[in-house]
Amino acid sequence: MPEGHTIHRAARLQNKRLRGRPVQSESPQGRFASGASLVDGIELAKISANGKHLFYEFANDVIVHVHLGLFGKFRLRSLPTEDPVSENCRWLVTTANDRLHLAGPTACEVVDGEQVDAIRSRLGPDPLVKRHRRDPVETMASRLHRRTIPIGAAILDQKVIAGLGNVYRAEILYRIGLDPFTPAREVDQSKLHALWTESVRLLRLGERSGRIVTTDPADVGRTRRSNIKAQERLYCYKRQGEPCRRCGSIIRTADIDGRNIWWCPAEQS
DNA sequence: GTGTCATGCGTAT
DNA sequence: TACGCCTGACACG
Repeated sequence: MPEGHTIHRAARLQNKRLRGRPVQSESPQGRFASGASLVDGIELAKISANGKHLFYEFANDVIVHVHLGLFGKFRLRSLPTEDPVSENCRWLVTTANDRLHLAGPTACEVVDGEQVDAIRSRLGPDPLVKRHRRDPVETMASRLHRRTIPIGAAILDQKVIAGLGNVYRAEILYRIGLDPFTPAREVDQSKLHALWTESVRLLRLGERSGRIVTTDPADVGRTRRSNIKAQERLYCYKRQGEPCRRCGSIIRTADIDGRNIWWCPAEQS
């Protein structure tokens, strides 16, 4: 489930267990064999997350860049473990106590500092990063300026805001009451501000819980967030034909830029 | 077993 | 706009 919350959560949990320890590094599948060997036996100094990107910094200054793409998955296990190493395991990182198993990533590669800077510089503000050089809302506004693409396409552009994926895009636009087809340049400052604050709130929740929950308990007949059932976690995503949880209008779906979006035609207008 | 789709993104046309 | 990459879950026959 790799949107930004998944990546930041992975960095946090992996730092807790792997950071500061020498690792055994290998590529059972073979496709990352030369990179993996560069850090075999080396201390993992720090893992950092930006948007949907992860950077593994080792004590010998080698940096490994990982991007999960659509299919990538981590499995972090305490040792000993019964969990098998799959034959498509791209990178296997083992310490005395733990084992990190990575399969299916879009990117798993050794990069230098300049490449890290290049990746970071093409990312917009990340709702899960605390400090920003510029006001994040201003940065978003400047990157949407005069663009006629629908806001539903714009917020998947990682240069505009880093870390949102297809679930959060539908859910956040619902929560701020914005029609996904609104041209980006017509979105006013107050909506952009709401977009940012809802992104921060929802991604933080997702980072802590490991799942995407965007519904308010009251909208699904619950009194506490912890009582929300799996079927009740979202307002729009993949709910085409079902009634809106707030107004009962039928949730619609359409294609924006080759990806499906879902929205409530009444709440978002 | 086969086909389809998916929480992503870069490159080519 | 289409395709390629990477994998797994599920529907269907």
